[in-house]
Amino acid sequence: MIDSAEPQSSLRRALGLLRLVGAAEASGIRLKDLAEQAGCSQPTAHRALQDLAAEGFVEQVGKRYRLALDFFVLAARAGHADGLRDLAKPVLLRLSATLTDTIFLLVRNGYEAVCLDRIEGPFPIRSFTGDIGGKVPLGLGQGSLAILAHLPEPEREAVIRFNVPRLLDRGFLDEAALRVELEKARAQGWVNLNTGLIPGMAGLGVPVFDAQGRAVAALSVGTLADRLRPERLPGVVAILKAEAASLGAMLNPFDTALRHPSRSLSAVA
Amino acid sequence: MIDSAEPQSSLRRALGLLRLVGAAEASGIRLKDLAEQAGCSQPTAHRALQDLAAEGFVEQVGKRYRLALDFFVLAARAGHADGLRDLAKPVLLRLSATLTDTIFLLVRNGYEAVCLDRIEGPFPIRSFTGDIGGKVPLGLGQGSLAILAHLPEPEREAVIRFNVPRLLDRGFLDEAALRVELEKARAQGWVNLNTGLIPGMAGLGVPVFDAQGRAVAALSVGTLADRLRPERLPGVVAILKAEAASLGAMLNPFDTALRHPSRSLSAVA
DNA sequence: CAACAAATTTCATATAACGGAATTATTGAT
DNA sequence: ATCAATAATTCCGTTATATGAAATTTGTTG
Repeated sequence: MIDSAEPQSSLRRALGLLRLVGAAEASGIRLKDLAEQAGCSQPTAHRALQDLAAEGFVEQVGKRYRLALDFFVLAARAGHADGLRDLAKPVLLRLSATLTDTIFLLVRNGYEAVCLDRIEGPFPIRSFTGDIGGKVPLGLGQGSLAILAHLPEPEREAVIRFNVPRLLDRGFLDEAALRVELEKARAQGWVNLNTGLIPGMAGLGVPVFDAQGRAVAALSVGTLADRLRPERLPGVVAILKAEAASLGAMLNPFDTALRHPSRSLSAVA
Repeated sequence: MIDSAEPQSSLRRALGLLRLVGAAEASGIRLKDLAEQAGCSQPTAHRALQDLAAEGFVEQVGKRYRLALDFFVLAARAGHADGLRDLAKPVLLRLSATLTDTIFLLVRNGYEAVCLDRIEGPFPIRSFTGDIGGKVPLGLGQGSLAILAHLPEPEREAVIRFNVPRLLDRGFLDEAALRVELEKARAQGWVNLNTGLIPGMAGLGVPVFDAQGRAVAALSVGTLADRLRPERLPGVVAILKAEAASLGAMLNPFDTALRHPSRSLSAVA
């Protein structure tokens, strides 16, 4: 699949290759296929990969390229995104200890929600975002929906327009159903969809507002549906909302608005 | 600080810039300083940063550049390298539930051990590797030592030669003491050093062998020294070893040998 | 508001990135 | 084992684009 908007600089090209390498799973990807998918010649891809490898971003195992562990390390050593993860760590730990369920921290990034951190509960949870670093379109999943619901109107509409087709692709809500859920979410201030990934599992998400009152993140829990029945649910909601508020209060005034809309799109395509 | 080995390609230069951006804390770094540290002109740095930003790897907040979420998202995939992290997840969850202590998954990467995953226990643990993505020289810390001890002889010797100075630098074991520990580790098949980072804390590590019988990873627990006293310790060892065996059995035959030794070295310097 | 410093743009030049073609290595089939 | 066939890598003449000096704009500070 060749992108229509060809990057003109060698750097853009190389970063595109890096992305493709990342998209290939653990088994890695061959030079030939990389070149083809990136729409560049094989020698070009080869040279770029050599440089990428020399800098420790990719590694070559056999004839396949994959992301190098050093890359992972590099990101880990780097100052975390905006410190949100560090700020949120105690919050997540508290929630995890209190609720003994799996806790997620999502942040908004353009048209997506990204799982910034997650603390595992006693049972394995499969969420739409998957593990740390996973992405979902805004609107899919409880935390993601919570963020979307509390975005300022025009932005929300822009995201909806953009995401509805993608949500449909993933067999999720159509626009009407989505709007109903958003309305409900906005009214009650939290999201509790039963539309889990696995029957019997359920989740609950609340938005986190920054100093400007923007919904920049969400906290959510994923657990057995049994554990979110009417007698326990209100308590969990209260606890989550309290922690979300305390996290919001710690946020420094930084803009986390739409940033790379075009890229976000193609990254999902 | 200007590197002596100037990368000749624009890509290498740009990746160097990316690295520098990563090295800067969350507050970001100014173009001027980037250009200076990278040893290139300001316009050059500027153009590279524009491209990096367009691809979503860095973001510009005010006049400072810092790593953007897309970078972290991509890097998170690097951890899945050979799928070990996914394979190990249930193992870690089980261990965490059974032992209610902090559990670590370390993998070997050249002369280092990297913390691939970690599940938090009830008390905060400070480990040598720190959080997920952290690195330590092989030989420092229980899990790291467990890996080193079970490496094939020639490789082990190479690593020891390489790492001893670094271990000394960090005020750890000298070569003689290290060899004693390695011998003990190899004899009993697990590591239980009291040389914790914090008095009163202790840890225990066991190696994970791949299909070829190579020590590619380690599982370890970090907890209060009290919780590893003679009456509980053997049980914990047994559980850890059992899980390490089951994890090892799941490993697909992939070579995780020395890969970027030079890079590993400079990354630590 | 002036004076400065940093960011960004412009531009002519040189470089190093490009792809086609040739070469070498690897893989698969007989 | 030998021989295709396919992919990786190297060569090389051409050209695109990356480059730094200098100019321009922006915004910061006294």
